[in-house]
Amino acid sequence: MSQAIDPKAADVRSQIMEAATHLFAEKGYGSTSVRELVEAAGVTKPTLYYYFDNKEALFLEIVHGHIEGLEQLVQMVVQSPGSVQERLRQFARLYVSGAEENKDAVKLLMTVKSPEGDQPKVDLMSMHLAAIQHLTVLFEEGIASGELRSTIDPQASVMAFIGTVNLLCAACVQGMPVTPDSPDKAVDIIFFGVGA
Amino acid sequence: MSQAIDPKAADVRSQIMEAATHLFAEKGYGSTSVRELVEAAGVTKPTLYYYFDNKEALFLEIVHGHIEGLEQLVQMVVQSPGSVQERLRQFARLYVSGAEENKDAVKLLMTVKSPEGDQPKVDLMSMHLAAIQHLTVLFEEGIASGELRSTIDPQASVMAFIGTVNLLCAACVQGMPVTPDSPDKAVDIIFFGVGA
Amino acid sequence: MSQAIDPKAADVRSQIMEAATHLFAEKGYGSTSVRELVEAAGVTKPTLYYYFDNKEALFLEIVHGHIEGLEQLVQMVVQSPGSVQERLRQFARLYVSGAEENKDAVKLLMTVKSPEGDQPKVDLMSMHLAAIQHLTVLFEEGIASGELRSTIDPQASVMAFIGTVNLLCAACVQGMPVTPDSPDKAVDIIFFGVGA
Amino acid sequence: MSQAIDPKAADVRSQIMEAATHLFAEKGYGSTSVRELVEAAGVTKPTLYYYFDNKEALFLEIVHGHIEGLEQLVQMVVQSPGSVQERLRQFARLYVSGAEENKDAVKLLMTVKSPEGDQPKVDLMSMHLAAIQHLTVLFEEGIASGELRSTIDPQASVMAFIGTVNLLCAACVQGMPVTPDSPDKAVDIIFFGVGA
DNA sequence: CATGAATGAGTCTTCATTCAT
DNA sequence: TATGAATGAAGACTCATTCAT
Repeated sequence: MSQAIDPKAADVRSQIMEAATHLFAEKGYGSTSVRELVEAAGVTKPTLYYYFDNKEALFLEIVHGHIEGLEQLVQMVVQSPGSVQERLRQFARLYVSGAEENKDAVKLLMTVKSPEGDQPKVDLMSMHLAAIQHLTVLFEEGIASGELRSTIDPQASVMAFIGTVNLLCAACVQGMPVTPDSPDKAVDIIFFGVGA
Repeated sequence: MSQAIDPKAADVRSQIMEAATHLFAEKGYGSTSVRELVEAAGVTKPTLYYYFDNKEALFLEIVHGHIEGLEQLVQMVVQSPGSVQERLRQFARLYVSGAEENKDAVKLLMTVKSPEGDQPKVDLMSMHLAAIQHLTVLFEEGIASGELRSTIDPQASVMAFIGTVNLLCAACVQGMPVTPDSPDKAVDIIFFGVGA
Repeated sequence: MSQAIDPKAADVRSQIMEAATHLFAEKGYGSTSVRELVEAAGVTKPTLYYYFDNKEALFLEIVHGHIEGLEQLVQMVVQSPGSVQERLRQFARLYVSGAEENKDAVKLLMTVKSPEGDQPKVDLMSMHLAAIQHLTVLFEEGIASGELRSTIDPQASVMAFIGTVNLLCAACVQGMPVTPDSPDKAVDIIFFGVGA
Repeated sequence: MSQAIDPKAADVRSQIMEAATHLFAEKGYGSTSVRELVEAAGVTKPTLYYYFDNKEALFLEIVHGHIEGLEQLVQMVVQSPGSVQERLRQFARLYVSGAEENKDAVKLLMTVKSPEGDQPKVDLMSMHLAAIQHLTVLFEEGIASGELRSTIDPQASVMAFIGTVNLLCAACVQGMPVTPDSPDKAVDIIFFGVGA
């Protein structure tokens, strides 16, 4: 009928993915049944299986999408100009605000951290390692430029930084109050320490 | 007839709990079947149901046990003497070493953070809040005594501290190398910052 | 492709209901397992659950069907023309012959009378009350028209009539010999009494 | 310790039987679990199995006790002096009042009428037949003495009588109002008919 | 592109019963 | 006499997946 791409078909796919993102985030992979998925998406089971090989493929496609987004965020920050402090500050802000806007994605990735048996083994660790490596480079740059103390362990510093903003995101997602300056406070602490 | 306590009979419960701890940690609550649990524990299904009301009660008993252990650790550290720095250092060491010795427990509590639908809603957040409050007191003490900067936000500091050691534990549990001085490095960063 | 309705596919539901009627009648609700039901119907368990919400819904659908049939019988008789005696006679005949032709249904309704805990509480009593009320009207008509003694209690008469034909059905269903004139004899007794 | 029969032991037995009577009546044989029985009786499972061979034996002992009571009632009435009408009247009164006082027993026997698969096949039919035969004799006596019409079928008359009082009992047990003169009304109808 | 219908294997839980003590 | 602990078998129900259409 039309030479244009059928907008309906594309919609069905994203419809399914949206519903699945929400459900996987809320209930976890193993505890979300295909029946629930199709009911939430308003389609039938064979339709889901038409667009996705199986439950696992659907899950992985969603997760990988979000992981890529995160990787891009990391790379963008690392490659952007400015002092290390400014870049970390920007990263923390974007990271936390992104989490606030997209709580489902955060929850989803949190469930992935603790794989549950049948849940497809998402290689989240490798992503983490990649992110850590990228940020490590950033910290090493900072040390070389004298912006950071030369006595710190870059890797340990990265872990502290990531751990801090991660917990911030987790808290935010789980309903605890997170004020807009929370990311800045976090970076301040990592940067200047709490000691007198 | 014998005066010695029969270790076999009395320990069926613990056998089950041990096996369950491991399986729940490895596969998550929803993806661990009762069949697997009883096979791992070397008992039959009715035996498990003799000792525990149901799968959920077994899970909760295990989780609550570990949570109590953590709460005690927090309180012990808060109430122990010494400078804030020393106490945080001790906490970080005990926390990480405890995680290393008991990886199952850490994994288990990590799965609890992201409840999966049917998984019993452990009120882990309230425990977190309690821990945060206790440690906040510690930081406030430090500010009052002049050991910590007066410009820091106690709560944000606590979050940074917990987030950092948490990620350390997570890394350790997931097989990443954690050297014995990692907790100290983490505390150093939180205390003195990474800035020059 | 064919214009004839495919009797096989459309009748899986009825197949299940038939088998279930027989089994429920023979063994009662609580003692008929879903496994038995599906084996008798020649389907698999999920197929049964595809057509019925659960065992209880299947049971209720069957029972309510038969109850409706009975209600229709009562109403038909009440509203048909003729003397009270003729109408009761017709009712007794139809009631007993219906029981003979459909012993399963009778047995089924008999099990419903004495609900067994988990058995869904069929509101058979309300149906009984409805039937009693309808027939009571019939008796009151008879009294008004002078066909029945004015000294009788209509409700007690209805109970005697129903009790009598009920026992006739029960006997018939349980294998005791019921001759074709049994309903007539029953009506005669109710009508003319046994006294000299 | 004592030459007398241990009153405690006898009590435990009757305790179990009482609880069982109530539960079997309320929920039916197949739907009453041994766990429920022992909990209601306040004993442990092995204790129950000490006094009764198994669930079925317990059930049968209870049922047979009540059946014997009924048989005695029938025989007593048949063998007592007086007119047939008086004896039937007495039977109906005792039958209904007995049912009112002991609703559990009635419910229990009603569940037996419709055996449910695993439920022990109580030979209730033979009891019914026995009762019918006994009462048939009574009716035949009445015919011979001229108290009853010679044109009636004794067996059909018995069925009408039993059916009527049975339904009265059923109604009473299920909460419908039964006035004290209901048995008399029933007998009147059977005796004098409803016809003008 | 979409569906109604079907499935084998699995889920958690409870059953009546019986040991050793 | 009485029991805490244990069991094999079965209970109702749901899973992810796939036909034929």
